[in-house]
Amino acid sequence: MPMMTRPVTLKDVANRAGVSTSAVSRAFTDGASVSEKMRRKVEKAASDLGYSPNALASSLTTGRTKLIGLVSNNFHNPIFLQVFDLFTRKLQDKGLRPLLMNLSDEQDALTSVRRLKQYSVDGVIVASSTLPPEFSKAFRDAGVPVVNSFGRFSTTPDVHVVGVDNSECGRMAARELVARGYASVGFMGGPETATSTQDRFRGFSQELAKHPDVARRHSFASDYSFDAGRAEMQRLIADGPLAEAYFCGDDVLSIGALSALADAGLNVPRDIGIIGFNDMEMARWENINLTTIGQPIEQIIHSSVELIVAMLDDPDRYPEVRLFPCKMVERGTLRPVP
Amino acid sequence: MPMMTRPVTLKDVANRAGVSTSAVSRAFTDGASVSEKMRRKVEKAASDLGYSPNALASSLTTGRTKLIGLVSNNFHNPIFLQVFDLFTRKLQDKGLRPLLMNLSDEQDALTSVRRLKQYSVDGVIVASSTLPPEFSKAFRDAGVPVVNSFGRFSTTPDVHVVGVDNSECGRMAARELVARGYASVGFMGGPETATSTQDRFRGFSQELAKHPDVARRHSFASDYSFDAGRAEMQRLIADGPLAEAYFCGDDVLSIGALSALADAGLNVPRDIGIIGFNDMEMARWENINLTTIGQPIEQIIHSSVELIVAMLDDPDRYPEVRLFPCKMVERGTLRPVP
DNA sequence: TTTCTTTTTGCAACCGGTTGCAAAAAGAAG
DNA sequence: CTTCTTTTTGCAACCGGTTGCAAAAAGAAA
Repeated sequence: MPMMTRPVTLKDVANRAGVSTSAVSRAFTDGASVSEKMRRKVEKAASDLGYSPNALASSLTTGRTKLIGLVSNNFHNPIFLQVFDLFTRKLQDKGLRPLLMNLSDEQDALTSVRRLKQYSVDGVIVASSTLPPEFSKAFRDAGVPVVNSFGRFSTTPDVHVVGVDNSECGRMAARELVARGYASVGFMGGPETATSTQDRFRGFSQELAKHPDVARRHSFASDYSFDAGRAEMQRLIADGPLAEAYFCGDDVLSIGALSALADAGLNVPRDIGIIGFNDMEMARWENINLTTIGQPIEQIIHSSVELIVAMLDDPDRYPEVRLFPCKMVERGTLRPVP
Repeated sequence: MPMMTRPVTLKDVANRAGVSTSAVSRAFTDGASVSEKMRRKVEKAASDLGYSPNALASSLTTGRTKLIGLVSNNFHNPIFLQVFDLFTRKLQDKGLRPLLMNLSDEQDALTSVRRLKQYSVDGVIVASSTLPPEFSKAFRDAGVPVVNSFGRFSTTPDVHVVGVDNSECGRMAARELVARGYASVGFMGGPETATSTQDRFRGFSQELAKHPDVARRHSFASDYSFDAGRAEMQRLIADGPLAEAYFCGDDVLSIGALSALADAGLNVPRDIGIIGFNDMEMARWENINLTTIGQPIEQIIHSSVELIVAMLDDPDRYPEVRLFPCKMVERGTLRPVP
């Protein structure tokens, strides 16, 4: 029966096959110098014993753990479930294993770095649009390959960044609203401290600067959540004349705003327009049907994994920024182009 | 600057402090026999050099990696984002690190077991309500402590199970509908193959057996998704007379059903009642306001982590089932109790 | 100060693998 | 059958730590 039995080691296999431990080791390393006969003999013994090599022990000499730190603080945004799904699958496909690290209530970068270093991860993927760049930099300074996914675009990147150009997304939203002839538009961002919010706001404003006839205003919700979106829109409704259309920080925020508008008896898109961000699954639910801007999540993740794999071979690879274009997803919460 | 510099080892610290490696090792192990003077000396040298012990190397001799496999195939259900959040936090609090494993497209249990064994995880948490029990059993048979969270309740468990009694949840739903005087009720489950669906259906039917005057019917959606819920409800609407109220497989399914009902011009709760399952965040959004049955997720996870920690000390601990009661969350999609 | 205890320290072997190097085996050429 | 070349194998050291054991140091008792 299953009795706690000591795991089978390399040595056990060597004994049973009557060969040296090096032979066994080589039989399990592809590209090593082993005769076909030897390999068969070893494989036989190994499968008889149910041996599988200890990845951690071998990491000691090879210096490779195949462990990748997957670091995030986004455990509330529904798209991150998909993000984790894709990361884990793609890493698994490459023979890598994600060591998950939740930074939600982490204060300083250094303790996180220390924790991950203890496990000698081969690389780190920082998947977050809100973590300050210091975190990524701290990992890099510790000599660990880093890719910052969904991170902030910079012209002088310290680490690899894969994501979207948030300010271009802001411009895209502004262009769309202008094209539809809204005479006044609003930016209802997520928390003002999030870099993604800042960037989108910048782009949004830049684009509007080209259209001085369009009135503009902006405000920030306390959080990327339904409640925050709803509360913020309720405040806007109470405080005075609304803009004709709003670009909201993300889809959940938009949905909160939509619910406040519905309560106030305002019809979308007849009375007011809303455009969201992220194109999360809910956005296409028939009773929501939100016009929004989507990020190419799958490409971003695919590219991030590719990049981290490349860095394993060349840790000093020059930092690179990979940006993917967002795309408008037109549904039913903006009025038609005139 | 950050030049790939060889990581600092125990030996480096020993040299700098002018002591043996054992002394250094002991200084970092609490409970070990070291004088206060020695500890200070070592700590000084260590912090000068920026040393932190290599957890993987020490695992070789101690037999403890502090790695916990977190295995799941639920990467689409929004509540699992919260599940991952809580698991990672609570494991981190205990000094354990989750090694994430995505079983979404995994065929057989044995390859998964092998993969995790390669990393010598100290234990495995299988977090899934849909994975067949063979997976958990396979881990146990491999001699790895296992806790199956959100798993199926059994009177003769092979492994530790922490979750809810799904058949009791089914009974709870049925009782609630009967109490509200619905003359005909329906069960609109998730995929028929999911054990959680089967159990809830069984409980639902059991309870209704006590009320022969109440008409019943049942059907299964293809998936736990908005689209599947919407499609299934559309089919029910088209096919003939509806029941007066439905217990849906989960909240997302319920929301899909609600959208189909709205499209058909049916008012909830006036014309028809809906009760969901899971009490996910969306359920309390004002524009949804779904009456539902909630699982005590936090308790389940807390208890699971507690249990896996206990098993680290006593791997042969006798398998145990820990069930937590679900609770009704009354909102606006059922008519009031007469 | 000497003797006996108790605490602290270092030595050396070990955990489960990998790998450079040299010896052994196999194959090719003469 | 030699001799030379190439491939395959084993030895032994090493990766970064831990730990049983005995020797050394410190403290207590006399």
